[in-house]
Amino acid sequence: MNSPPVSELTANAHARRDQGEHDVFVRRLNALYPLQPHESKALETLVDASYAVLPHHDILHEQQPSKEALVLLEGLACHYKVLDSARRQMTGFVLPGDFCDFGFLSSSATRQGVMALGPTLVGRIDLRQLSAVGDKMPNILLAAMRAASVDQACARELVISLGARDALQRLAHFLCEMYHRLRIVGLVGAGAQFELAMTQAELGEALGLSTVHINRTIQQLRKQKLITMSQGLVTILDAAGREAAASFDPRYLRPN
Amino acid sequence: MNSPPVSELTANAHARRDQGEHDVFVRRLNALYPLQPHESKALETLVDASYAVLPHHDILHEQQPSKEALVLLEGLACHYKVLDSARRQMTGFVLPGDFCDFGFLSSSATRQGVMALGPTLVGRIDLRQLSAVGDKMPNILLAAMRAASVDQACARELVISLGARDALQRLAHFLCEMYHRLRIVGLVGAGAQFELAMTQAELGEALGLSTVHINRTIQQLRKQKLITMSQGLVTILDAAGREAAASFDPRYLRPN
DNA sequence: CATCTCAATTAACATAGATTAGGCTCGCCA
DNA sequence: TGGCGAGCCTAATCTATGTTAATTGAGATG
Repeated sequence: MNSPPVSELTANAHARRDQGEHDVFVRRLNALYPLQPHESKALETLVDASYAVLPHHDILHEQQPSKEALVLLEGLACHYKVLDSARRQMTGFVLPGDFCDFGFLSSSATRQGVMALGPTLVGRIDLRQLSAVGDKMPNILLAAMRAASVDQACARELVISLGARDALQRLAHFLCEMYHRLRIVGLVGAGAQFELAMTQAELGEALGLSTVHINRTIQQLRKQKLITMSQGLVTILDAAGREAAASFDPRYLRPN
Repeated sequence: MNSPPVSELTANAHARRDQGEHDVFVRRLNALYPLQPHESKALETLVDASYAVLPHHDILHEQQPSKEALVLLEGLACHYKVLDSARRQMTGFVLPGDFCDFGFLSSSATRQGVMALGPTLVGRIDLRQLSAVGDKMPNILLAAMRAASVDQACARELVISLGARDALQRLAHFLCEMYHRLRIVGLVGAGAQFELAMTQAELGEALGLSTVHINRTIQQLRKQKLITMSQGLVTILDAAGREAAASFDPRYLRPN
């Protein structure tokens, strides 16, 4: 995660897949704040280039000031901080359609690194263009601020998990959040199945638990017939049951 | 914390103490983004009323949409969420000069409650006035966004504490943060002493530890001659040592 | 002055989760 | 083809922290 992002730059990748990856960004902001067709249109042209970042490589480095806004178009990424030695803690997740970091809103530096977990595709937005468009269409800025607000709510919810929930509740809550967030951008398949490009060790770094205990906890969820989970594919078997186990209330994902 | 804020409304409290409480808000935003004298002036007139909130009463209720921006002028408050039964987790702290909540930036509802810990004084800012002033002086909005960014950084830092630090590090880190944040607004006295209106039980709710263990941990810090702590007065005896114990890096409190 | 309550403190005991260590499976590559 | 590393799984032990409960002191209140 220290090496520079290995990237295949693809300027103006629109042509290749128009209804594809860029769309997820528009869908996401639309869910946060309903946009007019012309606003959606303007949004799409904002992403002026995209590039791939390989698993375990940084999308943004610690303390790096943002010269541009980055959007995740595909894959999964996380905010993280390295502590003394080999200890690492993840502090948030970036899903397709999300901004990688909100430093651009206040022209302040990124405080933490953002790392790709699986293979990802990142979109680039020029800040000058963004503010130009934002001046004409304030709803777009409003949607971005709401995205930041949801991000903040997720961070606080993670605090609650780590501070007050036991391992089973933490994991269940985490899966609930992923499920709901992915559903918003249409990435949950039939049978309530979704991809989660994380190893058990990485789940441990996210939830403040050891790998061994993550494993035990997954077994427990399996035994209770709440989920299926293997090679990065998660299936929700009993949504109601799982949300109850985590006392999950999805409202924090929906501003206003 | 369920009852309405018991308040003594004091419209236009300026006269009584001009260089006093309102100043802390101006000082705070100035530290986040250097403001011109006329901008600072404008800021002061924004706070159009202030009222006291008693300890353990809500300043903002859960899920309440913000019709105004609230600023803490005196005292200490926290974001919190009540879980099943008697479990409660604090997710952030509001110090003098801080906005109580950033929902107003994205016109989205407050997701969590904000509660006074000690006796507090809260200032009110009309949103219409704020956006009017913000249009003329974008630096003020920028400073507010930076405040939001620091707030976010604090939340992530709390995630790190709860996920990856043991009791001693958590407490030391927390005290480091309080010390630095209070110093920014000039609330650390001679001899590195400051007020902290929290019981040990409340510290536990903040740091995800039991009251008993908080007590044990305080003893430990005392034994190591790092702090003094009694009846809400904390003294830092060995800042370097304490920051080392917590591996505290104050950069996250300083955007850009 | 007696009493009450709340916060701090301490001790004894209980447990969730960490740590260490090992084995198993599978895909990759030499 | 065979070895190697990554990820998953399991068992045994250890420890940080939780729980319960009881003691003390200080401030408020009658």
